[in-house]
Amino acid sequence: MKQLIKVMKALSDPSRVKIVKMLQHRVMCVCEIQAALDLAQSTVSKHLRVLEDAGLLRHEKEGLWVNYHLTDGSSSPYVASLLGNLKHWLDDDLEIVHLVEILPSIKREEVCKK
Amino acid sequence: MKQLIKVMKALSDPSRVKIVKMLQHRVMCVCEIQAALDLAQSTVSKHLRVLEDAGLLRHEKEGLWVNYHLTDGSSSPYVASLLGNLKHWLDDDLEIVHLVEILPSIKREEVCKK
DNA sequence: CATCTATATTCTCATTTCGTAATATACAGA
DNA sequence: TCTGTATATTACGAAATGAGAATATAGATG
Repeated sequence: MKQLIKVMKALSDPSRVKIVKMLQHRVMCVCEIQAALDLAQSTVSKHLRVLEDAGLLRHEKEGLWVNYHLTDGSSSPYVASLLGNLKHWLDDDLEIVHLVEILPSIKREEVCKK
Repeated sequence: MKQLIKVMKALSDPSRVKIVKMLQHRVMCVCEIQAALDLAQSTVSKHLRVLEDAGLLRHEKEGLWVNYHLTDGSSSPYVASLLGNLKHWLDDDLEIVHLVEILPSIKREEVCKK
């Protein structure tokens, strides 16, 4: 039960759902996600932690960057099902469509280093 | 997006998930659910409202009683998928197993009227 | 080592959420 | 109509949540 609730809570926030939808298209680092969602860096960092704790994401370091990507869902059946559903859910949501559209223009080399 | 978030939030609370799991077995009135979960009546009433607003439940009046039952999921693909998943999810959760076990012993004629 | 830079953590505040008690409403039966 | 019962609503407190600013950390580079 606790595990299920954790996954459901993780996916109960629009920003976190947006992160999942973006990561369906490619691996992203924190500052790229921050740029896409226009949130404070600490806010993004915390959202990523919630998603990772639920088993939805994993991260790998690449120099100074930390790359986040979706898991294969092997951590639990809840994660597997929901990640599966989210592959098509919201694909025609206007906000998501827009996010996916601007995704190619968000590059870490340009977005970070201010 | 708003619709999805509403469904996810509705299923992000253990008490509400328990209600869904019980209603998989039979229709229940508010006081029966209250007895099963050992919560204040107002608390149960509010949980039921959240679940119904999300499209997961519906209610019908029967005299003084109000019977709550699961929907067929036609309100949205999110509801359909999640109600489908919840048909088997948590079936071996100890707390849920116990709830389902005591379910037959909870009868409105005995449980209400204090 | 000194200094950037990307990210994580901590602090604080506003909002939401969950719970209860108290009250209101709806309706059945005497 | 009066009473009792089941449920909904309201009021309110405690705890969780989401946001940003400020700070800490880790690692790359000069």
